[in-house]
Amino acid sequence: MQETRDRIIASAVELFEKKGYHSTTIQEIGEKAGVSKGAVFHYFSSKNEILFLIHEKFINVILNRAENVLKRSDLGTAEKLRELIVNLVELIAEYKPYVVVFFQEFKYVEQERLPLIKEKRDRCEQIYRRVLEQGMSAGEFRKDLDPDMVTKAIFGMCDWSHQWLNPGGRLTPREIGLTFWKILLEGIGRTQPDIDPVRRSMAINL
Amino acid sequence: MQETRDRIIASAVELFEKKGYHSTTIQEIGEKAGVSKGAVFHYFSSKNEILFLIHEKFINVILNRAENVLKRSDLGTAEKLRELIVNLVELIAEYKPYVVVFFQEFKYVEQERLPLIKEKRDRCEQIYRRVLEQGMSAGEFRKDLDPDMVTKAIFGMCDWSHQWLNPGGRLTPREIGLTFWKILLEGIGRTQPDIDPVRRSMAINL
Amino acid sequence: MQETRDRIIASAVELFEKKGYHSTTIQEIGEKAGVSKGAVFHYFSSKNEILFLIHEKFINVILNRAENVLKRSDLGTAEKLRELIVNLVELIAEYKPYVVVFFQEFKYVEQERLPLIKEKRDRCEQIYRRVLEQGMSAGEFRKDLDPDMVTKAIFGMCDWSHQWLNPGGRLTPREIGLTFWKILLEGIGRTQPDIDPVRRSMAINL
Amino acid sequence: MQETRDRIIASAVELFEKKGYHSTTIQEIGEKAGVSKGAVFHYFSSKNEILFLIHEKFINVILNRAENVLKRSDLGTAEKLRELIVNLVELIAEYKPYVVVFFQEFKYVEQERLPLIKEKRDRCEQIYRRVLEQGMSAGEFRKDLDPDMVTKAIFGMCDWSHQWLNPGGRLTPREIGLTFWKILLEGIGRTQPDIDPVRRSMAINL
DNA sequence: CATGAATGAGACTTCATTCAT
DNA sequence: AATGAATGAAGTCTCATTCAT
Repeated sequence: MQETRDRIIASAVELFEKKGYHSTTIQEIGEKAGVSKGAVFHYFSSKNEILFLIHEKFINVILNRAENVLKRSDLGTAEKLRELIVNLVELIAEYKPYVVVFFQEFKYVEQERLPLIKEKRDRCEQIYRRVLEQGMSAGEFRKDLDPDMVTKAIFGMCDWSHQWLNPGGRLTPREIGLTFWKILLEGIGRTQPDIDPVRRSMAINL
Repeated sequence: MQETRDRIIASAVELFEKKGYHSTTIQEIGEKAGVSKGAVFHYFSSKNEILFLIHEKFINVILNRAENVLKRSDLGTAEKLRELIVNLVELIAEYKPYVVVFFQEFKYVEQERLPLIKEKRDRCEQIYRRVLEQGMSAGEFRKDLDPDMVTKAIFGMCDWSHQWLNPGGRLTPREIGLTFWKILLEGIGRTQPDIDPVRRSMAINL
Repeated sequence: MQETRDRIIASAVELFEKKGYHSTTIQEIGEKAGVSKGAVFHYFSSKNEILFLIHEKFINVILNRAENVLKRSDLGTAEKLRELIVNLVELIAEYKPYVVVFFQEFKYVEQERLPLIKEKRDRCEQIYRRVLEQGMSAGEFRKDLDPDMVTKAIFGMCDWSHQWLNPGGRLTPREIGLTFWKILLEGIGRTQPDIDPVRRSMAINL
Repeated sequence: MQETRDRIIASAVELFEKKGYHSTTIQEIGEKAGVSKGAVFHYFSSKNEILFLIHEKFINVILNRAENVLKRSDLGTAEKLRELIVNLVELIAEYKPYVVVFFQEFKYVEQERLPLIKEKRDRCEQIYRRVLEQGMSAGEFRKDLDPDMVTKAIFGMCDWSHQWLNPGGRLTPREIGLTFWKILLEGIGRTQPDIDPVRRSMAINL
C-alpha cells in the first residue's frame, strides 16, 4: 500500500528532525510507522534513500511554490518578492520537519543522489535573485546594494526561521513573513518619520 | 602537552565540520592530529567531551566579543548594533569550522553538558535584543516592528552566513557585515534617495 | 503447469552454477524464470528443496547411463570401462551446470534429504569399481595397482573436467573421454613404440 | 600478536572447509580462535579478506614447491614430473583444509583480489604443462597425445584427491602420488605382460 | 494459480571505549 | 605519556519464508 510507504516517510522525517539522521535507527522508523524493520526495507532500498526522498519531496514543494509566484501576472516585482518571502516562511512553518532535515542532514545524502537536489536548490535560489535584480533594474529597489548579499540576507532571515518557528506561536507565519518583508524593504531606521510633512517642507524651504 | 590537546581539538573541529560528528571517528581525529586513538582518550574522556569543548570554546568567544562591544562607551546604540553585526559576521568567518559544528551538531551534545552552553547562548542573544530595544526606546530605530522578529532577522542574516561564507571571497567579512547593517537599517526600497533634499526639491519644482 | 516448474529449476541450476547456492536469491530465480518470488514457493517448499531436486535429477541421469553401459552384452569389460569413461565426460559436458552444482553445493543439501543422494552416488561409484575389478580378474588390466586408487584416478580425470570443459571447445566430449581412456589404458610413457617389432629387433641385433 | 592473527586464520580455514564460506559466521571464527567478533575485525578488514589470505597462502605454497622441483638438476624430465605429482598429492594431504577452500570457495573471492590468485594459479599450471612438453620433445613421453588433455588429466587425478584424501588413510600421500604416476606413465593395460619374452621372440621370428 | 506485502532471524561491519603495557 | 589489542553494543541490510488476497 502506498499508505504504508507514506507513513514510513512521515515517521522518518519526524525522527530525523528530532534526533538527527545518524541517531535514528531503521528499527525506530518502523516502530513509529507501525511496521517491522523488514518492511521498511521492503519499501526503500536503504536508509539513505529515505533521506533522499525527504529532500526531494521538500525541494519540489519549495520550487513549485516559487515558480507559481513567478507566474502570477497580477503582481508587480516588489509584490512578487514579498510573496516569495511570505511563501517561504509559510512553507517552512508547514513543512518544518522536512526543512530541519533539509538543512541539517543534507551532507549525508549519498553523492550519487545529490545532483538532483543541488540542481533544484540552485534553480530555486535563482528565482529569488532574479526577481530582486528585476526590481533593481526597474527602479523599485535601490541599486547600490550587492544583489548577491541581499539575496543571502533574504534567505538568511527566512531559512533561519526553521530554528525557532513553532506552529502555535504568537504570530502566524504570514505575519512573520510580512514583518521580514517590511524590514527588508524599509529598514529599521527612522525612515518613515523622516517623511513626515513638517520636516520635509522645512527641508524644502532651506 | 597542552599543544597536543589543542591539536586534537583542532582536528576534531575540522572533521566534524566536513563530515559531521557521527561520521567522524576517534581514529580519524587521532590520525589528523598525529597521535594514536589511545592518546585521544588520554586527553579527553569521550568523543562527546570534545564536541562539548568545541561548543564551549566558540560560545565563549562570541559572548566575549559581544560583551566587549556592549562596554564601549564611545559608541551610540545604533553604532553598537552595527558593531555587533559586523563582529558576528567577522567571527563566523574566522571560526567557521566551529560555527558549522555549533549549528549542525548542537543537538548531539549530551544532556548534562548542555545547560552551560544554552545559558551562554541565551545571554548572547539577549545582548543583541537589548541593544535593539534600547535603540527603539531612544528613538534611533522605528518602534512599529516586533523587536523579537527583528532580532530573529538579524541572527538569521548573520548566522546563515556560515552556510556560504568563504575565506577568500570577493567581499571581506567586515564589508559583508556592513552590507547587512545597511539593509537592516535602511531597507532595500528607494527610501534614501527620497530623503535627498536637493533631488527632492528639484522633483517638486519640476 | 509442469513447464513453469521446470523453468524454475532450470533457472536455479544456472544461477547456482554461476553465483553459488548462497549467493543466489529466490527473487533472482523467480525473475530468471519469469515468475514472482511467491510462485517459486508455490511450486517448491523451500530453496533447499530446489537444490535437492537438482542433485537428484543429475544423480539419476548419471546412474541410469552407467547402468545402461553395464547391461550392454556387446561390450567386453575393457570396452565397458571405456564407455563408462566416455559417457561420464559426455554427460558432464551436457549437464555442466548440474555437475558444477553437484560438486560445489553438495554440502548444503539438508541432512534429511542427503541419504538418497549419497546412496545413488555410491552405487554409481561401485559400478565403475566393479567393472575395473572384473577387468583385473579377467586379465584385461594389470593387477598390481590398487583398484581403489585407480577408481579415484578415473573419477579424478573425469569429474575434474567440470572445471574446464567448455561447450564449443576444440575437442568434443567424446574425444576428450577417449583421450582419457588412452592415457588410462596405455600410459604416457613410450610403451607402445617399444613394441614396434622392427626397432626392437634392431636393438637386439646390436 | 601475530599469534592471534594466525589462530584466526587457522580457525577460518577449518570452518570454511567444513561448513563453507557463507555458512560460517565471523562469530564462529572468533569463538574458535578464542577471541571476540570485534577482534577478528581488528586484524582483518573483512570476512572476504580472510578468504583471500587463505587462497594466497595456499597458492604460494603450491607454487614454491613446484618451482623447487623445477630447479632440481639431479632429476630428469620424467622424474621431475613424477615429483611434481607426488608433491602435489602430498601438499593436498598436508594442506587439505586450504585446498578444499581453494577449490570450493574460489568464486567468492572479491573481484579486486582475484587477479593475484589467478596469475599464480596459471603460472603453476604452466610448470606442469612445460615439464610434460619437454618430456614429449625429449622422447621420454609419447607424442601422440594432446599435451593439454594430459595436463588436465594429471590435475584431475591429483586435485580431485582433496575430495577423498584422509590423513590417517591406508596409503601415505607419497604412495598415492606414486600410484598416480604409475598409472599415468604405464597405464592400466597389460603393457608389462606384453613384454614377456615368449611373445616377443615370436614377434621377432615372424 | 499466483502475487507481493510483511516478517524476523541473523549476517557483516563499525566504533567508542577500556585496559594492560 | 602513549599505544594498540581487544571488546561488545548497536546498526544497516539481506533474504528465506509466510500468508492474505
